[in-house]
Amino acid sequence: MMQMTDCAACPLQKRRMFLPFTPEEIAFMRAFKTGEAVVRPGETLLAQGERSERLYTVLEGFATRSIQLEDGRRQVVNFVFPGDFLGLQAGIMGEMRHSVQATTPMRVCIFQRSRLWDLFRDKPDRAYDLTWLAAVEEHFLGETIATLGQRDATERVAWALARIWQRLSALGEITPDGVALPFRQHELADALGLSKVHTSRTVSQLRALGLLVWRRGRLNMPDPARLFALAGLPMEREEQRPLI
Amino acid sequence: MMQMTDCAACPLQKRRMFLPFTPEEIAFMRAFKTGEAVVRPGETLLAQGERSERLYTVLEGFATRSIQLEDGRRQVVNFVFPGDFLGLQAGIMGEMRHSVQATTPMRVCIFQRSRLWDLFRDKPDRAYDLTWLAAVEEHFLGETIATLGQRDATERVAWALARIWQRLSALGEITPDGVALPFRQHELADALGLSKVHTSRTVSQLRALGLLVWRRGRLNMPDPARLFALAGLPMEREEQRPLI
DNA sequence: CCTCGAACTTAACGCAGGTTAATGCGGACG
DNA sequence: CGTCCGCATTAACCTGCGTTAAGTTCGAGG
Repeated sequence: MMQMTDCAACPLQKRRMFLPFTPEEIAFMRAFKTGEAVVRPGETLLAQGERSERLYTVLEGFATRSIQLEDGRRQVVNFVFPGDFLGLQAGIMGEMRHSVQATTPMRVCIFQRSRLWDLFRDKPDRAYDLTWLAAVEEHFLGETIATLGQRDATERVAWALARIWQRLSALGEITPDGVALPFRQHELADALGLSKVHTSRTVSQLRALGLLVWRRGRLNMPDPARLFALAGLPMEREEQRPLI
Repeated sequence: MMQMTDCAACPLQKRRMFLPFTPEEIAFMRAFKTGEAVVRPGETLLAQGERSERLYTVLEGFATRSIQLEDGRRQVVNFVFPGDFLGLQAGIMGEMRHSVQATTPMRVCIFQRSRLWDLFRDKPDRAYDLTWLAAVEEHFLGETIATLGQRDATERVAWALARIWQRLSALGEITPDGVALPFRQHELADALGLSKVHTSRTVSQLRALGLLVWRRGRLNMPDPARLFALAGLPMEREEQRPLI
């Protein structure tokens, strides 16, 4: 165990996409939090099949949630960003059905699964927030299903980049020359059900259309409105979300 | 409003896939439930974009949850079975992001969205159950994403039919000549991201392999183990689930 | 018994995207 | 400054699935 940030000084609170903690919430979270961990790129934070005793909130860094099929094929279910809560599945259903793998260095808060029930019993508002997060997650998964089921490669890539852009932007990660993309084409491909080669072709095509600039881990969008339109997404700002 | 079944005599309780109510739960559910409705095939129970004040539990009958894209394409996100809880998205996020459409006659219990918070405040165990259901749902959506992203048409069809079979079987709907399938090929196709034509071809192929018999709304599986293997699914029985 | 329509089936053809493989490029390290 | 390696790109070829369109089959209603 390493030095642990106090919840009162939670770095996530500086990002305006998150609802501020009330003093009681800080007190509760302080007691709920049992540690902190650093994860290196490529490391597996939660493994499919594992019965993890731990739950996490991402403080910093990025990851993928992915499912491994029997024969080795891999599907990235979605991307993980700071503020995301991890491990609810194992926490509630007993066993993780997917893995979480860091794509950048990460820092995470640690909670104990055994205390999840206390949260429901003693802090209904926190439990409600947790369910809120689960409902939002469910919505995004539904959108992903619609994308994989109905959209062609161009639309898919546009959609994924638009969603990632939106999330990074809500986190305040945008600079004049765009954002640092924490994922590689390989992960995009696995998330969209496309081959790496075709993903590259498709990205090139979007580049040729002047819809994006993506080089060496930096992404920029010369004309966000057009890209969002192609992705079938409205351009609204994301709602603030609670933090567990 | 029509005549309303008392929760103490809830017909779902007869099905062994559901955890039995405790006496207090019955008392609570009785107060929580505000009505009952009958829905005809084809009717829309919840519409995408709507801010429904109502939540439902399915007592009888089947439905699809689907997302409509801007240009009219439709993706069936999943299938709805008796015991499923509907409307949590609108209940928690404010707006439905998908529609729920009956594919058979249905009967549903009605609850008020405004009282959802009471449930969290007063009945932490019920709130926990609700979150449990959400977590299981999330797991299935993840599996669907993996299927659409990685599996070919044959595997997809096998997967969908195996999952539906499993659920119907848990509901006790299996007879010696199989189950009554409440969905048509059209809906399967929309759920799997395949065209109707190719879905038909693929079903024929599975039929030719002796893996299934599906005629006029009845499905049978001569060799479930082989079909499940093809679908990449273990053949275990589903866990009992709570009922809201 | 006949007609009609919904659901499904079958066949022919074309294309989006998979696969394989060769090539380019920049960053890390000696 | 040169080599290596991981990642991205490009090209050539192939196939699974979409599309269109012409049947079937069966049940409902006259």
